Amino acid sequence: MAENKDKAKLHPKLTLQFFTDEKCFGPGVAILLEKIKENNSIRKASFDIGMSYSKAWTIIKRAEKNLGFKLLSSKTGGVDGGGATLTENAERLLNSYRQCEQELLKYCDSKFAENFSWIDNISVLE
Amino acid sequence: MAENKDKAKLHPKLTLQFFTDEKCFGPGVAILLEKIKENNSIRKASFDIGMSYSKAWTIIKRAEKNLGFKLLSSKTGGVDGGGATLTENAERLLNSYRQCEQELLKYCDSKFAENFSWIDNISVLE
DNA sequence: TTTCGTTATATTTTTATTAGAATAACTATA
DNA sequence: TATAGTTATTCTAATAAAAATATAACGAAA
Repeated sequence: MAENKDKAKLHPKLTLQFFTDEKCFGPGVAILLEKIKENNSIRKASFDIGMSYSKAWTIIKRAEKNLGFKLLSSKTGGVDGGGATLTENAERLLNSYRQCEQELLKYCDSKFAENFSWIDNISVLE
Repeated sequence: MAENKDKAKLHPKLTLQFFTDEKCFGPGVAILLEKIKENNSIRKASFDIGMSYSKAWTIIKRAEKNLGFKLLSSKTGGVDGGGATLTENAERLLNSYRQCEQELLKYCDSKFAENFSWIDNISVLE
């Protein structure tokens, strides 16, 4: 019966993903690409995020397969071991994705405030 | 090099979820509530969806805890074993959720068409 | 030609999620 | 009072997802 004091308030979370037959692009790949752009390295990027290299590699591979174009142009070997950079298409995709997401988010927040503000006022389970 | 013939086209998928500290409401609970409304039974509803009763029960319980109000008013026993119906708050939540979702979806589709139509024209991996 | 740090890839191990089983409680009716 | 079919709850087993590991290849520079 005691009212919970410092409970996190209810808030919306919107996720934008792209599918073909399978999921192929979403927040995970997006942030990974951003980190790769930052580091010029899949390995450093995945480490940054706390994602295993194999998973990073897998989701990029899957994305490329389903999108039909390459996201990374990578080279291997050399003194620094190699590296990876985003293709133009990846940049374009990423930019569009983030922008689209942002607009949706804004729209979502206003809709949420409009339609669900009654919830926090409502009482009392058990 | 062979072009994939009948590949599913790329399309967006938008997911609206509600969180407090943890995820507490989303598409899963929504459809479950709709099925419960249809069947007046958690068991029948979960069977319909192909979800285990225990999971159905768990996600509803978690939702109620986090939302701060009850979603189901259920009775047990009797000739028919009992049943469950949606509370008014659940109805309200569900309606608002679906409406909000629909509006976002519409917005999303137009944004997608606007920003990502270039993708299908683009060529050719490996 | 050896070294280094990366990409690339497959395989194995670990973890998290989900389903399933088991059990108790409930109550209108036969 | 025995039955039936549900809710409610916990525990275990199966499955899926992710991480970790292992290897090979690469190529610039020492």
